[in-house]
Amino acid sequence: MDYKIKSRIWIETDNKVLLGEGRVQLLKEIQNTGSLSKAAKSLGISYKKAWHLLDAVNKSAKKPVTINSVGGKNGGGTQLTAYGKVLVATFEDINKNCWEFLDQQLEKIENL
Amino acid sequence: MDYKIKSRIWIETDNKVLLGEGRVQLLKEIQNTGSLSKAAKSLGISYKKAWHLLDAVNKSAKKPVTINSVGGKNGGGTQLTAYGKVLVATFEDINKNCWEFLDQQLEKIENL
DNA sequence: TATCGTTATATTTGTTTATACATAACGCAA
DNA sequence: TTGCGTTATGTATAAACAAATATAACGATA
Repeated sequence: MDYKIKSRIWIETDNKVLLGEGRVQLLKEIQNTGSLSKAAKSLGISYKKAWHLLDAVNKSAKKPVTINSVGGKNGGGTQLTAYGKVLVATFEDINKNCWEFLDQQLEKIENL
Repeated sequence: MDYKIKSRIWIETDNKVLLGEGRVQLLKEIQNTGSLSKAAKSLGISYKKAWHLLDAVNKSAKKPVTINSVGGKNGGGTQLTAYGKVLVATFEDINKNCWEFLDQQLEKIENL
């Protein structure tokens, strides 16, 4: 059979979403580019949407996830904090483990 | 810390969604009530939405998941097939296992 | 044949969500 | 001081999605 099992996971704190797959993707692209606007462009989403996502992350998190600077040499930019990097890495680790776990569970469906 | 990890899983076949949490909930309520319209009312969704969900399930599945009859003694009704019942039970089993797995993975976040 | 509760489906309305556009502030550098 | 690319934010438009309404067909039963 050609069944596939898919999942989306996210982490909440105080009934607010802290991290989901979209937010993690955005944070990774910020890490790559050093800029929120470039990250948004690279992901094909509007700057405004990206800004709201990042704003929500930083408002939910107990420690800052990014440092945003405005003005200056290259106009400014956005950098991940050490805490932000660890969060991203841990989320991706959990997500990957979840996929593996589910792929193994999928046998139950295939054997119907 | 008060972190929570949440998830949604679904099963696809041939790039179409076969089963997700909403569809399984609907199927369970059909099983309880014997009727699509009663199931929709009980879940607080419109009959049309429920009908489209069920239609999508039966179109994706390789064997019928429900038997729908129209007219007759009580106007008709909808019953789960044996295959449908097994699908529902297996999905819920996998979902429960997934939650337990993720709760255990959550420690990684709590220990940052 | 008329009634009833259901499945099945189209059309319209409304609500939420995403996009597009526009503008201001910032701070370095030429 | 002017220009530049960025962050930050508001407002208006568009698109996607959900809900409400309406109607037809069906088949046992009275």
